Amino acid sequence: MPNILIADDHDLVRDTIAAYLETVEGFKAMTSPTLQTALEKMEGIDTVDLLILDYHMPGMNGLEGLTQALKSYPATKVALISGVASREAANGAMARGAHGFIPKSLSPSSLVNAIRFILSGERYMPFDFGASQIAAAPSDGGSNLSEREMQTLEQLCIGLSNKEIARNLGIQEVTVKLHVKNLLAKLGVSNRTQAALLAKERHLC
Amino acid sequence: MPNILIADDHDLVRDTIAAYLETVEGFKAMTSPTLQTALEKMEGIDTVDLLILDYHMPGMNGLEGLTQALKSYPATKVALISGVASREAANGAMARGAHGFIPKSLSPSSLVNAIRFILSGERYMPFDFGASQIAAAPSDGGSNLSEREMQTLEQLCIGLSNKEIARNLGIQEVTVKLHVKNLLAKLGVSNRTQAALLAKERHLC
DNA sequence: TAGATCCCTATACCATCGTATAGGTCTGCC
DNA sequence: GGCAGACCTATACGATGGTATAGGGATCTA
Repeated sequence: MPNILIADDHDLVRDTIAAYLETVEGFKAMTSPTLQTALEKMEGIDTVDLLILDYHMPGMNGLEGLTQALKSYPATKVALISGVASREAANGAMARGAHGFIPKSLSPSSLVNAIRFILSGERYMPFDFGASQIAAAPSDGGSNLSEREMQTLEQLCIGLSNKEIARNLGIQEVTVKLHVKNLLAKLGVSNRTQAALLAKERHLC
Repeated sequence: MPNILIADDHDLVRDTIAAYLETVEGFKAMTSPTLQTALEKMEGIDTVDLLILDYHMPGMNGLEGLTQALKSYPATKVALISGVASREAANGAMARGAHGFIPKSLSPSSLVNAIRFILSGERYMPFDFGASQIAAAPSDGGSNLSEREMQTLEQLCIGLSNKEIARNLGIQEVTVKLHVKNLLAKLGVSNRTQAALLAKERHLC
């Protein structure tokens, strides 16, 4: 029975996840409210197979906490969990050696799948982030594109049609057209090809 | 019991995967050797929950087959499976609406996990590709564009419309359309934006 | 409470793009 | 001469793209 330790400062979140895992799947789940207490708790336990760390939690200090956990317990897989996370954050975490990145928007059953994945040696990162909670992008360079416009631009940058973009973002095609029109104006170009070219040039995508 | 249809022209691969899924997991698995036969087979079946398409297979024509499958059966989830796949290929597939991208390097148990993921509504893409097999880009190296097609591509690369290109080259707009159509086919892309992006990437202009 | 901003949708219209079919001219080559 | 290939044009049609107008809802802030 795999040992899972969940560290999250939100009691509700932490304990319900733990309870769910324990009852539904038969995993053994433990909890801690901070990174420090989690690491301390691990000393007294034979093996923790998976450590799940909240991205925003006392002691995490960005991704320092992740690195610390990975270094302290090399045999334990470490995944991050976060409610407000950008793709960049996920990429950064994975690049630093995390075994998984779990958005809190994930359904319980998918969470179980993700955990199974990680425990079996795979590394898990969701393809999309539910589009509901995207952390403020750091960039913006000069042009003040809104979040959705930025996402639209990214898809546009690989030559997708409005229809395809709509499907990927989970919105209607008309809405994509709106975003496209607005971003064309903001970028000062007159069609999508020019927008894609300009975005590539400015490394906006 | 979820219906899974596997389309792959390699008999061994296709049938062993199907057999594995059927026996180990109790899924109902069917097979087809080509995209066309797969689509035909789906007509006679109530619901296929997941369609797994080999990336390189008769009738796929790059990602056209994927698009075709998605369009023909919107209720069916479609995943690609590939033995030689780059991250770009995976990204492209996912961007075009695939519900999953499965490298053949995946372990059988992970494959099952991936399928569970997809069936539960998530989209699955592996984090890493084992770094063993990076596909050669479908580049046709020299890309045998004719003189006029090359000139058209150059104009297209700065985001000009057909009308503007026609004026610059001193020909009719219809003729430009012809050149554009032909160069899209030769470059293996599906619209002018992709052509411009690809041309920039390969320094064709 | 009232703006401001962003996001989503709807309907409609026109422009542009991409495809299909069917011709024509020219050049170079067997 | 016949053939192939590149180039040009024409008509037509469906798909896609971009604009305009007009809403509704959510969030944040003054």
